[in-house]
Amino acid sequence: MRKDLITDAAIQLVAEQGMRGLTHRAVDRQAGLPEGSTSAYFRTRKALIEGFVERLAVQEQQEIVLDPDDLAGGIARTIDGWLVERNRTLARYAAMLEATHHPELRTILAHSPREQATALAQALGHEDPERSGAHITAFIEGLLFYRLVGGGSTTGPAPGTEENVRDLERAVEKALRP
Amino acid sequence: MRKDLITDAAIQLVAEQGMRGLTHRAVDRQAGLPEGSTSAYFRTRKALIEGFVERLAVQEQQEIVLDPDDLAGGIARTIDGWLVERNRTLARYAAMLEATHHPELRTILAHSPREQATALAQALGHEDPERSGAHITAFIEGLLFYRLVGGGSTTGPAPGTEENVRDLERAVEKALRP
DNA sequence: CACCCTCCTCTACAGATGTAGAGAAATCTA
DNA sequence: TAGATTTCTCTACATCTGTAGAGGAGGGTG
Repeated sequence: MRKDLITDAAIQLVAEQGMRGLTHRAVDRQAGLPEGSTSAYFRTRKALIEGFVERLAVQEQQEIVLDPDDLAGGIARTIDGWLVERNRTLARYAAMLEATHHPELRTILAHSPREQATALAQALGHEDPERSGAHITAFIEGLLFYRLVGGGSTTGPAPGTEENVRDLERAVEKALRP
Repeated sequence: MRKDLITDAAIQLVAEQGMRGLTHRAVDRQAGLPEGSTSAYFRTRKALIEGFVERLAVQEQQEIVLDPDDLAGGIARTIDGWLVERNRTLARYAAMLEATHHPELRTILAHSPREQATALAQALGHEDPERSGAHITAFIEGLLFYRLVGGGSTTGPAPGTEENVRDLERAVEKALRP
C-alpha cells in the first residue's frame, strides 16, 4: 500500500535527520515516489506526522510477550530488539518529544505498558505495585534511551549480540527486584 | 550579553516548538530583537544550534553535589529540579536527539556523570562499579524522561512538591542498592 | 577634532516548504 | 466496451528560511 510506503519513508527520514527533515518533498524522494505523492496522501504536515506516528504504533503492536519463567530475559531481549531497530526507536523518541507540543500524538503513542508493568510488579510481590510498576517502566525506558542516544550508545556492548542481552538482563533483574 | 539573550530565546523556542521551530527569525522575535540579530551572531543554523547547546551546558554546570549521608535524597532533589526547569530539560533532550545526526553536539553535551556514577557505585559496594554506574545513570535518565515526556508526565506527582521528591527518592534508593 | 573599529540593523535573494487544485492514468462497474 | 470513480502526477504560488553583505550608530583613541 502506497500509504505505508510513505509513512515508512517518513519514519526513516525522521530517524536520520530529525523532525526538521520531515517535509513532503523529502518523503517523496526517500520513498522514490514522484513529487506531490506525499502531499496527496497527507495534505498537511500535521497529518503527515500523525500518519507516521500511527504507523509506528501499528508496527510495535505485537511485542512484549512475557515468559513468567524468564521475565528479565524476555524484557532484555525486547529492549535489545528496540536497539536493533534503531531507526524506528529513534523516530518514536522524536515523536514523544513532539507530543509535548502536539497533544493529538499522545493518544496515538499511548503505548501504555502501565497496566502490564503494574501487574508485573504485583506478581513479583512489590508492596506498592502501581508505584513500582511506574518505576520499572521508567527504568526500562531509561535503559533504552541511555543505550540509544545517551552515554551508553558509545560505550555499551553492541545491540543484537548475546553479550548485550546478558548485560541488559542483569540490569533488568535489578529493576524487577522487590 | 546579547549572545546569551539569543541562546536563551533559542532554548525556549526549542522547548516549546521543537527543533523545527528554531529559525533565525523566530529567535529574533522570541528575544524581542530586530530581525537579523540572530543571524549576525550565528551566521549558520548549525552555529545557532551549537550555541544554544553550549549555553545549556553552561547553565547546568553547577549540578549534582552529593551528600554522602543522603545520596538518594540529593539525587531525587536534583531530578525534581530538572523537572521544574522543564523547558531547559526538554531542550536538552531535543539536543540529545539532534546529536544523533550531528556529532559535534556530543562533545558539548558530554555531561559525563559516568565517572561520578562509577565512583558512586564503588562507594556503595557494587561488585562491578563500571557496569553498575552505567545502570544507575540509565535509571536516573529514565526516571527523568519518563516523568518529563513519558507516561509519568500525566500521572505522577507534580514536580517541585515534597511528594514528588519523596517518590523519586524511593525510586532512586532502589536503583542505588547493590 | 578626525579616525578607526566594533556592534548592530536593514535589505536582498536564491532556494525550500506547505498547501492547493487541474487534469491524466488506472481501476472498477455495468 | 463505455462510463464513472478513484488514484496519482504535475504545476502553481505565497510564504518562510538560510545566508550574505552594505552601511549606520556609537564609542574609544590618537
